[in-house]
Amino acid sequence: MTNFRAIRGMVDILPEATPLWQSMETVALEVLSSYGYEEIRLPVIESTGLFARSIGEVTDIVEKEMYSFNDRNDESMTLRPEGTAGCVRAVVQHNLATTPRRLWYTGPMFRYERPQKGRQRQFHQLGVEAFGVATPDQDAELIALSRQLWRRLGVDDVLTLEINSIGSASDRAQYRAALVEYLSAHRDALDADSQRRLETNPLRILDSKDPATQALLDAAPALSDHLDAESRDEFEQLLAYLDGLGIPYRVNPRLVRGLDYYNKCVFEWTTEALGAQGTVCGGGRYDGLVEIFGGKATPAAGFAVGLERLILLMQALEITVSSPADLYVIAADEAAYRHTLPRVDDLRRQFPDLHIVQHLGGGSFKSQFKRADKSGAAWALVYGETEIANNQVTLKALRGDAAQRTIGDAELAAFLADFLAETEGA
RNA sequence: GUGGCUGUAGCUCACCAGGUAGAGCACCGGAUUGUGGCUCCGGAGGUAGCGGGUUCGAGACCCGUCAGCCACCCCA
Repeated sequence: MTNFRAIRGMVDILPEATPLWQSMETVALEVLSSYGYEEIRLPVIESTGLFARSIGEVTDIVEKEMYSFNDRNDESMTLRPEGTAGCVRAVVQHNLATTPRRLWYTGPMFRYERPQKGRQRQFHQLGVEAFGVATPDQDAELIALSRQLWRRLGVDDVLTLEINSIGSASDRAQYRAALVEYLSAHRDALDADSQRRLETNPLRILDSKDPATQALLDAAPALSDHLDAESRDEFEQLLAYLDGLGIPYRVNPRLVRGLDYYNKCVFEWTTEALGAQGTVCGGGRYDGLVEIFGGKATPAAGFAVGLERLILLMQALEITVSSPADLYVIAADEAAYRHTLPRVDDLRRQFPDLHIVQHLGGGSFKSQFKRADKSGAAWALVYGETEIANNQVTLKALRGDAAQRTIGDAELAAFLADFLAETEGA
């Protein structure tokens, strides 16, 4: 016998957690729909080159975190590490961005990293992408939508919006040169990782966690001083829109983000409640990406939500959801069981919203009632010899203290209708 | 990829100078003939992550490996 375990970093979402997931997904769908966003479903595998070109050749994701393999035709494939690249690919392939287009998708993403709290090798994201609008009203809408989602999920209070403008590619190129010049003069004062990043990805030094490096950055040139007028103006406008929406934010001049395709406005929603991986949502504008993929130049912006982190956050806030049974059907013996069959079947058709659990496997009344209790059902429907003989059913309250009663089959529907009305009112 | 901590019944953990394992919860059954939750009684369940070494003897010591957790890196 062999004992299999889930592959490292791949996590089973167990039945005790799925009700919370489902309620989160339901709320997300409602919010997205209410803003007019349409769902798109995308493959989990894409050509490796797609990610290398969009995310950036020298990013950690592409350099060391991708699940890549050659298929039988010897072409390099990759399990998607994020969703934007595939979404943009689909938009270009099907020419979806002829008019402004609002899209969302959800599903698993894969990154080969060492697992820790809030980080898995297979995790789930909700991605929201908007194509065709260059003005910051689009960025404002995306941020407003995300905030609406936090409110509806009850996590609004523990999330803060950090926001920045990283300007155009040429702004950043200029700034990068200035930053490298400044930091190179103080090379020895930098932490080891930042020294390495001086060559590979200098902008990422900005959000180093090393205190000495951060101190050094206080006197460093500021990215905001290198932005062109357009980026600056649009950022100001966006902040004004956020004020109008009543969304508090923290302008974080050192927020850069790791993927190459971002420009202008970038933002993150972060929390203190999750340990080191506090980013629940991150996004920004990526005006150049559609063109890179061979589409006609199309402005675009979007964000991604880490769903495991969102769930973790809800759990930390003790937000719980469960869906216990409503009815548990008990039958005395084989004959009684057969008697219940068509009746329970009818109930399910008449009351599709009721959770009706039929006892299986026989056993004494005692053991059946034990199961009924554990199911969380509000009522047990009992079919014994007497009930069957008289076309009746006994109702026993398992949660409240209502007295047990026996009613005719014909009265059951009315009883259940009342029960449903009550539980919906509660 | 780096570092720290951990790995004993389904879960949470204990035992032990190294002499082949226990508790609580959960589970199953019972406590007068068709009735759960409380209580009582009983039962089932572990080749102590895996491999190797030291030893007369290892779950306990050593090495390796795998996995989990947390942090770094990076990101959702």
